[in-house]
Amino acid sequence: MNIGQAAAASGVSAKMIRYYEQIGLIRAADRTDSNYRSFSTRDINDLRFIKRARSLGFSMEEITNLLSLWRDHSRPSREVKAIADCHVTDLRARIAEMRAMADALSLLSDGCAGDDRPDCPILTDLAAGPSRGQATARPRP
Amino acid sequence: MNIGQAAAASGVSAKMIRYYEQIGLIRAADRTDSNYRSFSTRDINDLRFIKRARSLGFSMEEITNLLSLWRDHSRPSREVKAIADCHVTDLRARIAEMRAMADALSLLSDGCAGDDRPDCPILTDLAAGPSRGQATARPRP
DNA sequence: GATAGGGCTTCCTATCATGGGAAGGTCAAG
DNA sequence: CTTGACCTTCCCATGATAGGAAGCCCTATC
Repeated sequence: MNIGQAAAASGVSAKMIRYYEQIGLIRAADRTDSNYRSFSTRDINDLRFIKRARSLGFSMEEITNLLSLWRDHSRPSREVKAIADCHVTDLRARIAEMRAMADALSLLSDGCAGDDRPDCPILTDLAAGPSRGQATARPRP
Repeated sequence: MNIGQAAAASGVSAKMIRYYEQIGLIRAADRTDSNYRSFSTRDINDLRFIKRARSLGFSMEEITNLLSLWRDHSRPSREVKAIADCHVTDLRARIAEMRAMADALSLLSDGCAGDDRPDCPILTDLAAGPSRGQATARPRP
């Protein structure tokens, strides 16, 4: 299986497969005589694992840990659960933060006529400067 | 007011002030004879505006638009409201996505004993490959 | 067997917002 | 005049992903 087929089979782009190999997330794939990467079904499984974990929002660092736990068949499930729970906590915190932002903005928007007149509480609020104790912005997608 | 004082007064780091100037988000600050940047209270207001907008999760692109609307005192509030509402919609969509992730993970975690035994539904699920119709991952903070 | 096309390889670049740091100029207090 | 805190510019790094260029390889068709 060459990299294109592996990409199709796993849902991970060829670019990303090379990247994962480069950063050591997956082991370096075997090579054919002509230097093409050659993937086994085991490799595909790893890629699918990664793909699924990414879709659940795990960071590459968390995935690194999960992968090594996955490969270690005698690991205690406690460790895996710890990573997952930590991630859930993190997700919920970010959700709460974003909800606070959305609610604050909705409120401002409700107060804005949204017509031809220039008066706008949204801009007024933004101009008021950093509000006390407000959630700090997080980088966006 | 030099850049350090401007940073303290606005809550935006000196690094970021230079960056905002570089990308044209704010106009280039005046310079003293010794080439130091010199900020007026008006500049500080702009920076505070940006800071507050960032804390509400607006992207730099949105902020660019909001800033120009803010400076245009005859703009219709409709335009501002449109940007804000669009942002709220976007936020709520991302919230829903993240909640789906968190819920899915919580469910898996609940099924995991979290003890010394290696059996773990979390890893089993991840190994099952990309699930059908699952929300796709978004980059993280 | 030659040739065309598509796939593979590596390497470089960019994104977006932010921070770190080096090298060198400037200012204010002692 | 020295010292230390500040300013300047310039370069590099992050994380995950994508785009592209140059060149090699494989397969199918003529």
